[in-house]
Amino acid sequence: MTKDAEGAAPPPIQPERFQQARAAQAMAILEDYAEMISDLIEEMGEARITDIASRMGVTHPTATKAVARLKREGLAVSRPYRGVFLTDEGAELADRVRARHRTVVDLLVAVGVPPETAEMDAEGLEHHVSEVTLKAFERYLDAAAAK
Amino acid sequence: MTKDAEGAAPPPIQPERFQQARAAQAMAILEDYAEMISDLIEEMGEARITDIASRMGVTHPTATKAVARLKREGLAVSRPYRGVFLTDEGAELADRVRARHRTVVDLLVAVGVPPETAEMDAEGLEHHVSEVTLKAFERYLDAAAAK
DNA sequence: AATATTTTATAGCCTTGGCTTCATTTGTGT
DNA sequence: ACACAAATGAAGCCAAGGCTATAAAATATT
Repeated sequence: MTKDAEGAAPPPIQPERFQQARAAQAMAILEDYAEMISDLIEEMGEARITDIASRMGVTHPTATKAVARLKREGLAVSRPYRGVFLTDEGAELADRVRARHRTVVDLLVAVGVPPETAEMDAEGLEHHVSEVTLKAFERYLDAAAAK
Repeated sequence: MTKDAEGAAPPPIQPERFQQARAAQAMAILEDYAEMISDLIEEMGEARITDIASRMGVTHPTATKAVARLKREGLAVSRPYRGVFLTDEGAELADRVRARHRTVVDLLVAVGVPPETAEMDAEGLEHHVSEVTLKAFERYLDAAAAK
């Protein structure tokens, strides 16, 4: 029964959206750690596992594992019992991520989100902001600034 | 050397941001599946595992596992070889998620993101939009509409 | 009614990103 | 120089969220 109600094959609503979101998520941790390492080197001259872990809110073994993945992906280098450093590629990623983060926070604030909340939300948000969207944000901020 | 450059303990930049982002991520899948099940029931009268899987862009065993988790969390119910249904709590979650999704897409479009891109990005974005930010988005959209 | 197809379930594997626990190395302070 | 504290590393556990392959049940077709 209800042959008519169902019949139609599920309207192929694009699963690409979800696959894309999952891909973005896979990059997120790399991005966060790269940026964090970059910050630490800037602020304190080196990035130690302990500091990375404490700032990321994880235990050191977890930070060590993440760094191992960064190394595997060619984004960082380190020698046992020494600090962690970024490769050129890693540094570039960190810069891009930092810039994007700022833009996202600025946009949130521009549309009326309290700065503290903007900082919090941006942390998760930013990884899903595509190039196209980022450019749109920049244009919006420029226009708002010019006004 | 460079005792002065380092010395200071890592300025306790709040790790809560990351912990919060991780928590949001843990909810994301539940939210996506709940909404998808709700959509399917609305459109076709029932939510079958095969359709859920195809729309989410995963294999059926993966969808089955996700549904198992939904059931475990009290958001859905189902009997073997029968469709999946949402509990009251699950339906409520789905409604909230759907509304938030729309608001996020609308806001993105309002600041100049192309609609298609807005749809894509919203899929990952939405899970990290806090209540406070959502309210800000709504206010912004209201103001823009009134103008 | 018997058979074929489709759908669902189950088992088992992999990777990721958390964790704890224990061993080792480094670096500090006396 | 030695002893102790702190940092790093290594091993192993867990849950989540993917997957493939196989089995069983439900549905459709002849």
